[in-house]
Amino acid sequence: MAEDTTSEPMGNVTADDVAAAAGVSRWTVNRAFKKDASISAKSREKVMAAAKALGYVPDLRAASLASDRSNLVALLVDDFANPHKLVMMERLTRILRKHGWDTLLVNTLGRDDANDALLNASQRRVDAVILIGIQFDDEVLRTASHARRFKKLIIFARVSQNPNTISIAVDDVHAMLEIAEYVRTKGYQRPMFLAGPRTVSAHLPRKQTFLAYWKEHFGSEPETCEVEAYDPVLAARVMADTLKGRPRDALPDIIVCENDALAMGTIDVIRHDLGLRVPEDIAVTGFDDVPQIQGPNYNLTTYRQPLTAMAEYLVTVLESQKDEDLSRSFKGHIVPRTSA
Amino acid sequence: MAEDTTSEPMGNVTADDVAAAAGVSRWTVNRAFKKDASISAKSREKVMAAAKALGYVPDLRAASLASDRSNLVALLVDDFANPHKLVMMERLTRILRKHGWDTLLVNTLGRDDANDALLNASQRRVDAVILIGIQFDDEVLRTASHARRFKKLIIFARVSQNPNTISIAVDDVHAMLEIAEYVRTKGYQRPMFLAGPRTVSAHLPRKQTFLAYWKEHFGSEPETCEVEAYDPVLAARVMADTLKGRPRDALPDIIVCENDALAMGTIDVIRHDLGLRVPEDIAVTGFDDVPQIQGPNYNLTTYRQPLTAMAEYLVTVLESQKDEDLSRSFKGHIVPRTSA
DNA sequence: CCGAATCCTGCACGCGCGTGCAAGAATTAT
DNA sequence: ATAATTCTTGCACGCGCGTGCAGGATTCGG
Repeated sequence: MAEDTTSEPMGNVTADDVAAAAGVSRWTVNRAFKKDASISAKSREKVMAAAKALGYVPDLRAASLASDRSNLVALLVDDFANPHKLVMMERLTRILRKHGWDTLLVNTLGRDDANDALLNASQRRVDAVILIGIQFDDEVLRTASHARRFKKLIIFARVSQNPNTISIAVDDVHAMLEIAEYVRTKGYQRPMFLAGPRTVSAHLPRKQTFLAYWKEHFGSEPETCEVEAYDPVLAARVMADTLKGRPRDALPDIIVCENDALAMGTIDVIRHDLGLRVPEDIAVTGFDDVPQIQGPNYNLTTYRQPLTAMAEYLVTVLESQKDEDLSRSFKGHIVPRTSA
Repeated sequence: MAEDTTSEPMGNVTADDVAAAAGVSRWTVNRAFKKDASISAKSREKVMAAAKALGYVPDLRAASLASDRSNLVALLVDDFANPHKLVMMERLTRILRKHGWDTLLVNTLGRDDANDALLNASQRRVDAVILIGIQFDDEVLRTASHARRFKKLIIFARVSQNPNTISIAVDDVHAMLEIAEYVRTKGYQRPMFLAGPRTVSAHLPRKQTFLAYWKEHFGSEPETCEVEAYDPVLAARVMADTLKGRPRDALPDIIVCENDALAMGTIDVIRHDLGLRVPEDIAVTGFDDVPQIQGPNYNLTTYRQPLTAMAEYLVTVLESQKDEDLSRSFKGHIVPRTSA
């Protein structure tokens, strides 16, 4: 028989098997896999050798069941049209994994599906739910936190009024003031603000801050426009409808967009539908600094959130035992490019 | 006391609690939550009412532990720079969830991390591992499938020579023949092929098919170029280095890209570094039909994979008990736009 | 070399649910 | 009304590991 020398790991190898092979008890085997457990170097070595030979890895389901700690978080996303989501997912999963956390990705189909998605997460007994979608309005949040099925409910990259909810986000007011000031000092006169869907309390601060700033400095309220999703394609459609056919002097000289997704669609419309130039005819600003707008094509003036710091802080939140309010806001910085 | 009428679900509500409340045994409770279990409508109703009152949901960890079926898959991704990954993740998570499967998203940092990532998945005892990265070369796959820790190892949207591996992908040869024929009939003369990283057997068929087709029809081998990642930014850098400074007649008249990510960077270079027009001076084709290239800006001629059908088939693969080879290839279709 | 402090190791019990079977209840046929 | 079916329900046992403790092995000071 040309069998492998290593006995084949048919079926599940359990800690008991390893214990037998290593000549220790099962508990010693599990200790060998725990970070700072009290175990002698010799025992650990023996165990690890036996484990490798048998192809044993601890079963995290059983560990989680026994300890009531899963080291698993659910990431709820409902907004895949926004390229920024890809950046966030990459950053979050990378940093979470670095610290030993696994991520359950739940595609929340829409607002009506939010509860099902949360249910989904709770069935896996995740240690926390992280929301990076837009459709989670205050009502959904209230329902979710009321059910108390989650130890932690975290809103990432967005603020929320809801109690029982931890918000890790950039300071929208500070950020938008920086952008507004940039726009003003560059001498623009007729700005338009392009907002995303007005889900309750979502990114409302950005719009309000800009409008308030402008009114304070010029006494006039800028024109605004709204798109129902952070989707470049949809944004382009809306902007085409809004701007096409206007006489030159009825057009804004700068369009301040709530984020890059909207800005991309806007730039496309300015160039290809209106036949105008960016920024000479109409300038554009965004928010998020997604990779797509960093090239020579869009070259968008935008605002960068400190995503890595936010993700690292998220980990400390996950590991915190305290019951205090762990919400925190971060400051990013403007990234000037040629679009404005 | 202004307490809720519903007793508060402090701590974990277990099936026993529900059983007590509903006046049945624990097993009847669990049966009520099983799809087609033999249980009377009356009992189920009682159980469900009690469950809702107590806020009970079955614990999938325990269920998985007891049944050795987790209804969980791990999705390993290592290539977040490629916007197509966002599309795939959205489609896969949506369709998997529709059929009752949860998704563990594992960010595979690089080739050396592949084994750790797989380990990660195996600790959660997932029912299958789905690979949509590029760094999983044959060696990694062999190691993974040799360990036999996974019931199923699935390569999505890519072929693989490895046995013990299920590949669900588009037929690269057929696809590239379609593109090549399109290029030829449009009258292009000096094509260049832009390939991605040459991880073993990855998308090699596309390149080889195109080169073979061209040689067969014109007797000449087209120029080729290679980028180390499916990253528009990196592609732009490479193409700028390659094309800048060439006299007009030394430039290709069309650049056939292995996918859209490369094509986007290429178009940016043609326009902004070379100052030329697409498609008049140099045409471009892509692969994948990502949303970003559908607008008026890139308007890329590309190839669309039947992602939904592929994802649905993935589910049937997951649910299949058979041991036969479940690999299957799909045919997509070319999407002609203005870039070529 | 002895006693005390320190370090390791083994163990009973429980985490919440699935499996397969057997007994009980409800239904139908005779 | 009784027997034969079918439907419904309860249960012992196990899935693999964590917790806290107690006894044994080891080390150190004097």
